Amino acid sequence: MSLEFAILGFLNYHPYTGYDLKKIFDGSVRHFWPADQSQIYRTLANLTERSLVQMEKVPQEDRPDRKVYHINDLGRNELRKWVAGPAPLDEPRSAPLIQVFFSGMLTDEEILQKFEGYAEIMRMILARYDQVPDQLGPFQQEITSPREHFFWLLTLENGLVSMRASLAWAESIIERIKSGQVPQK
Amino acid sequence: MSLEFAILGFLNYHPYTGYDLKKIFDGSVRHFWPADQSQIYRTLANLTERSLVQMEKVPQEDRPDRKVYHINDLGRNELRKWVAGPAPLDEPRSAPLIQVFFSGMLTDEEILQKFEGYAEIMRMILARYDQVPDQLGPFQQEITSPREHFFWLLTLENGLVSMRASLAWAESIIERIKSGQVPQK
DNA sequence: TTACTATATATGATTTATCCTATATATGAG
DNA sequence: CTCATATATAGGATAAATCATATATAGTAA
Repeated sequence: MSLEFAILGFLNYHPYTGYDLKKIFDGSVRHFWPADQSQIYRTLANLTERSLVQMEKVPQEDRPDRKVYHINDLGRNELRKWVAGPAPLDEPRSAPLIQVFFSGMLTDEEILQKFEGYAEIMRMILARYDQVPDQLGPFQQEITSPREHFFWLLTLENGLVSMRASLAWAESIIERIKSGQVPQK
Repeated sequence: MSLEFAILGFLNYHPYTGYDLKKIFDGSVRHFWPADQSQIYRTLANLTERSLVQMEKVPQEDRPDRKVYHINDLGRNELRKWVAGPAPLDEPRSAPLIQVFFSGMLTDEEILQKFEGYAEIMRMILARYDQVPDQLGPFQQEITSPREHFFWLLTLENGLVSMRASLAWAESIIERIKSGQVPQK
């Protein structure tokens, strides 16, 4: 479960609450790992039970009390072991490609519309990539090291090059459709 | 749930058993939708219960009886509606990118090894793409239409361009590491 | 006999994620 | 008052997937 390692990774920078972590995920890694609030809390509870982190309760006056989580040495060792380890098996599924696969049953007009829709979504996603650096928010405090910044940018870069390749693919298909290169029914 | 639509899509070509479908998935769409046998059977049962398909039992002598599933008009309409519909929300997660994100904690040697490992895996995946056409097997009978073939090739093309982009990304990082462009700890 | 293959059909137990709901403190706007 | 925001914490119900197990028919090889 990679969420647990992402959480450990962030706690290795600084102790955080579940609420902090949600904001940090949204600001730094959402482009390749969106984190659900429920899952964050569940994972923190699980990490605590397995003694990879410690929870410190911090009373507040005008707001609910905070539960700040601290990584410990065991957690740190597990994190390092995983980060240094082999690439996790990664077999992503793409539901849009199932649609593409069975597109032959549609009219050429419908297919053209479909690919124009895909291309539009991809452009929006690419535009979102441009905004990621502006949304770091609280995590900006942690990426002060040029080294951390470098690796974070690499994840952005990967998203960008993949999405650009997919957009070029979609645009090329749109051209092929328009120039009548799709075999007829 | 896209598996259900992939199954309906294949049944729209021809009635199949669960066992057939598993082989067909492995031969045609595994590169973007690997299908688990358990899930296939569960999904077929679900589709049957929802009256989108009908099941016909076919006795055999030297082998266990077959359960052949037929799509009906309701199933066909649902399929077409989905295929023509908007792109399903697609937020894939990449566990390897979490490793990349926290790589700064490793030594440069470890990082180099890691990226060389990623690049190797990507090359293997690209090599696998070259083999997909040879593995169509029973599904070859269905893609007789140039149109169906065209859309199937588009899914391969998408996988290829994305994976090539990611490999180029990994190789460029390897070069950057070797030429000392990674900020120090 | 075991181990492997093939043809065929499943189900169990578990995990992760989603989307909903809930609780509490506070503020502001209609 | 309701709805929205913010700070904070959760849990419920459900779905999909994984990996294991199981059943049955058959065959081959060691």
